[in-house]
Amino acid sequence: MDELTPRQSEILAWIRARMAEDSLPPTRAELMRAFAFRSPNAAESHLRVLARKGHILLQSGTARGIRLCAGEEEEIGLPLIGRVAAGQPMLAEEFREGQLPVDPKLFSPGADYLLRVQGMSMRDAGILDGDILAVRHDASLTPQDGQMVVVRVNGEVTVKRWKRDGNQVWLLPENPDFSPISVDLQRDSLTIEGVVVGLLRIGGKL
Amino acid sequence: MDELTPRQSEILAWIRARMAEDSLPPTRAELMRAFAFRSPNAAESHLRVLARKGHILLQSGTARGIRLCAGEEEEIGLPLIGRVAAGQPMLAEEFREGQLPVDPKLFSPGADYLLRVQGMSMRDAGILDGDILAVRHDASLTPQDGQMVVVRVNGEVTVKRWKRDGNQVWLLPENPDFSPISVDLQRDSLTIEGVVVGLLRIGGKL
DNA sequence: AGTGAGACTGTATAAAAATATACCTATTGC
DNA sequence: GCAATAGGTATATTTTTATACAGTCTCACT
Repeated sequence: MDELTPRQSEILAWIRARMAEDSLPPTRAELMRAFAFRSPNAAESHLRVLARKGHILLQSGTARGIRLCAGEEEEIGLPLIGRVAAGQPMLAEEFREGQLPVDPKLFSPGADYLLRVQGMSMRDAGILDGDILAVRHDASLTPQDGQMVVVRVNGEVTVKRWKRDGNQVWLLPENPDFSPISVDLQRDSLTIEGVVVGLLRIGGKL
Repeated sequence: MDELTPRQSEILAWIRARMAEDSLPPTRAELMRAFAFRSPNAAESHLRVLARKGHILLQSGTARGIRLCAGEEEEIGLPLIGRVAAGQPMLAEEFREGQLPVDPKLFSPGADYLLRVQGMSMRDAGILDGDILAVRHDASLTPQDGQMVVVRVNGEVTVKRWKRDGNQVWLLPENPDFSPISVDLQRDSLTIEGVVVGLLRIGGKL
């Protein structure tokens, strides 16, 4: 069971989440859509690496022939991601605060991971510091205007409301104390880390 | 959920077994081989019957797109209570909006039921109309000042922050548009229906 | 400066799987 | 007797999937 690169563990985590959600392993094409690869071969080669390193098992010639190796499949629930360092992939082991027994299917569309909110920029949408968001990671899901998204702007992860106008994207806070962030898709780097599909508040200040 | 013919339940049983065994739903061809059909269509039509009778769900156009729709599924999770009529017990069947697959142990202390919030009286605590509260119903649990509670005052169910001063109880909203409710324990009838231990927001306005 | 791993893009292609259509044969229940 | 239904054969056709091959680009080593 070799070490994985951050990207590889991100992909493995997504496969786990997806299998927990609908008990069907993904196809290459589904992986490709989720990570916005432009070629199914990117998915294929990642799968091969994961198989070579002993994390999954590939049944050749069978549709969806992906199986998690023993020891990996007892991960029930969803990973809770805490403070994410700039530039690092979301689902890397280092940022995992834990695993919560939450059914991905509770949300629609199903959630892929949980993210702990930092700060009060979405206060007026009823999202407070310390709240936990359920997030769907799927690159093929283009955000609708007004939808809440988890995005990465120049490395920094943030939760905002999405509004797009051509090449101009506005990331709108829900708190008058904060200013909207303007992003020019041609100049700035913007990655969509998922759309918010649910909210969970446990313990803390209820 | 219609009755199955012996042959059909034989096939359903086989599908169940196969999915339990290697967690991959079978293809039409695999079914055909297992039952020595001479055409994949025999499998196809059986699957259609099983789908029509509500035992499985077919995702059209997807390889291995067969999902069991757990017929005799155990009541897992917690009941979601909707609009409660004045004077009626909380957990009466009539007010049950559904059952959500939420692990009671996700919250601490564990939750006993879920309650759909109506109105905006707790807006500034990040609880919006339509949100779902996880509630612990435990008569031995006396609310602490400042804790959020589900109470019934003269028949009406409401969610507020608790503050007690001798025989005087204040039910405090978290929204300046609403006024605190004053309750005299000697004059008014007040029942504690539980303390709020968590919040869940799914779908709707995220 | 050269090398190799990692993370892809882009283009094909064959195999696997889903699905449509046509037709056949027993029962079962009027 | 006859329609409706379950269970089946046989043969396409279309879509999905898996997978091969040839590159590009970047970054960490040495």
